[in-house]
Amino acid sequence: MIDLAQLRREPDVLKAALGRRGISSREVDEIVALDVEHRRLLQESERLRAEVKELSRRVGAARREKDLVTAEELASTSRGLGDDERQASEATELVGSRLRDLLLLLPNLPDPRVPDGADENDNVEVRRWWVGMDEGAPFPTFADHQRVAHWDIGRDLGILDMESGAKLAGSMFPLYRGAGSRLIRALAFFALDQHADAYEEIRPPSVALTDTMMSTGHLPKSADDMYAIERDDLWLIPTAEVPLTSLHRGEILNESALPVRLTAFTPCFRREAGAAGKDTRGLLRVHEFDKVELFAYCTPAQADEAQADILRRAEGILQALGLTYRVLDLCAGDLGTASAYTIDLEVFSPGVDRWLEVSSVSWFRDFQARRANVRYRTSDGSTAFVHTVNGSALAWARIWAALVETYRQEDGSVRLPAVLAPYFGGDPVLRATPS
RNA sequence: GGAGGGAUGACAGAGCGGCCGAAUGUACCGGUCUUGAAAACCGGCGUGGGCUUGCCCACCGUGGGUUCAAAUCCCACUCCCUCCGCCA
Repeated sequence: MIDLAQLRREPDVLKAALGRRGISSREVDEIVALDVEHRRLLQESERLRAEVKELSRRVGAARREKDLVTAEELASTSRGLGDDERQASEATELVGSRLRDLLLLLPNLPDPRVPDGADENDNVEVRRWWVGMDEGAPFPTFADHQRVAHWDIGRDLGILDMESGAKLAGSMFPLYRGAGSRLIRALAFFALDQHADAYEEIRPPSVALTDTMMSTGHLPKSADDMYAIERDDLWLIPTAEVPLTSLHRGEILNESALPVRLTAFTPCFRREAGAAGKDTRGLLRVHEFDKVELFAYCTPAQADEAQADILRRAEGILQALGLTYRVLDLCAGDLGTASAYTIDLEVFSPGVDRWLEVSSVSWFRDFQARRANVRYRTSDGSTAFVHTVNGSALAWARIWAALVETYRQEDGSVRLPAVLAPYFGGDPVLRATPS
């Protein structure tokens, strides 16, 4: 949620910033007008309320002095005022809730660093990385044996069974088996071990209340992208960002405790409602995938470094796995609702010949903290909203795809990078099992 | 799923219709004293919102209701604790 005080103070700055994301200035004007009206009504109802309270005090005083006639007169006056007050506060609440609704739908202000642009085609590629790049090796060319799609590799080796997944839960729910399943586990354990030095490991619930979903900005705007369990008012989490952002909801943290860094390995559920039929083969786009998330609550001054640390760690995993990837600076039009500045990581998957998004590292300024009401006490004793940053490190389904394609050998087996060996209890080689 | 008990400020814990935003203790911050610390003493100490910056309003788990007036009475819900049942 953006700051209403800032909206009053400098509406033109907000219009310009939101305009970059395609929000018309009319929408902002409507909110400003509602705010003015809301405060006018608030003053009126509070004035009436104060009067009722004052009269009630005098009723009490009169009755103590056994002046029952005066007491009844005052009570009668107050009764009338009470009706007015009720009406006034109902009107205030009506305008107030309309104002809140609009405010909740308004996206965050893009940071000045964010490049202009309308959609993903305008994202700016910052750099690429590949094995040997630092020693001057050219961008890799991939051999024919690497140019096989992961769904074919998965079928041939018996490690990915999309048909069974579909049988159990419908299409786009993958089922990994054998070494394929172990690979997901290995990746998650490897990453968690990498982050254990600075991030507290959390295993949150995989479902969240509506309030919890509100805090990150996923609701009310993106309800159609989420799985809902209506009878229990629960939602399947689309990312661990949701529970982690709400972990300290409604709390005031000590400045000395910041940054609070958290990591979590959870399943992520996405309906992908608008994506029917588009890039949906194999693991390109799935309804459920596992992900290790990095997250931090921090002060505004710590935010840049907190975001940089997450990006560094996400890249570190990609480099340790020897995967080719690129770094994108998301343009204003492609920014997530809550984000002020986002860097995406895309891994190159040679078998499908595509860049696949595997991480999104975002700084939310105080947008989420305002919704979740997470503050910190500064050294001078005042309170301020924390900043939140998060990023995946990483989303494993697409990493799984890029790994088996990149490391497919001429004989059809997959020889995974040595860093995973400890998690495989030996040579991380995936071979077809004779059936 | 059934029965009972509870939810008040950072914590403990009073209040159970009328200057109660809330006693008291602890913690915390400032001061006096002290070579320094401790102790003692004095003072301060919740969060948001509105506007004429001094005042007003809201908040005692959440949402409704009763009343001139609700932390206090009534109803519903949520969470926690104890016991029983069921159970990975």
